[in-house]
Amino acid sequence: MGRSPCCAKVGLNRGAWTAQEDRILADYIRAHGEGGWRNLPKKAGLKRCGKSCRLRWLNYLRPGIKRGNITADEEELIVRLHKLLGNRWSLIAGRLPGRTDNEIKNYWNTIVSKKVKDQPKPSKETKIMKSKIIATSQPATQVVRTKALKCSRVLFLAPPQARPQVVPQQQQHHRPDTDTATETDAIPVVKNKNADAEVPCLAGGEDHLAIDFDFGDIDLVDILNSDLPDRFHGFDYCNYGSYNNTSSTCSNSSSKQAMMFPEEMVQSWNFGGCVEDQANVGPDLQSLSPFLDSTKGEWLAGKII
DNA sequence: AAAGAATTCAACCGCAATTCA
DNA sequence: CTGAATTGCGGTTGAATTCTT
Repeated sequence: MGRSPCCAKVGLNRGAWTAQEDRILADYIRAHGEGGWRNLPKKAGLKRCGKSCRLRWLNYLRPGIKRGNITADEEELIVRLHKLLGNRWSLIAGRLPGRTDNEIKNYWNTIVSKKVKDQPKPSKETKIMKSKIIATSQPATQVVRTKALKCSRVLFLAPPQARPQVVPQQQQHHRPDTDTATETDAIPVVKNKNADAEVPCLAGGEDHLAIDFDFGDIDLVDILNSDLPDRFHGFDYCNYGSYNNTSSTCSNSSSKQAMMFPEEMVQSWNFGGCVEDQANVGPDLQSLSPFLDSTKGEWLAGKII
């Protein structure tokens, strides 16, 4: 047996929506609000399934929807976001006010992917030049994972040359928002579940860049465990955090924990994001452009190596 | 002008994730 | 805690439109 359909399709309209159907749907949602899609058609008097109503509202009737005429800037952003996020259309659309995931997806499949495909392959000279740049500059950017990631305020973990200190385990965690950690006691540690050994972790320091980050709904454990070498599996990675190296404080709690990484991992792995206040970004972080320019205040990158 | 090919994009589908009872 | 219901997402389809011959 297959899965039962989302709704009884008998007697329901399909295909293109009429102006009258649009009006009925829009009027109903304005009066009663969004949601309850399953029962909406019956209540509104529409011969459509709830799923169809939802799609129509979200993609076409919702106020503020932009249609067509995607600008060069928007296209550039789409290309860059797609490079980072893959086919996460809803996430990409979230970066483009008024655009829907369906439109972005269609645009990509019809216009952009074609352009990308038609682009001439880089010449030998270009390849050599690129490899020189990579060899002599800050981390080459290569997105390895495209899982949906977002957060409100993000900076980078410490680059290798500005690694965090190794800290003793007995130093305790702090709760964010409630505790005011001091320079001496606010260093987080993480314990390897599989061994009692202390695990070095990211901590405040003069140079490193892990400042005031908030990973929102990132499933960092998933990210790390999926991409990391086996030896790093099983750590108690935490996925929410807040550091502030300018005031030498950091904090964590069970619900919003500090981000902690084994030193060995931090040496070779960086996690990207973007910058809320670029004025405070140091030269190391700035070198990680282009991820940091047009996406102010929003999470962008996955793992950057 | 007509026919066929190519393109576009709104809508559908199935599945996964989330919420609810 | 569990299963059902609901919502959200990405892939795909196919009718309508545009382009080419």
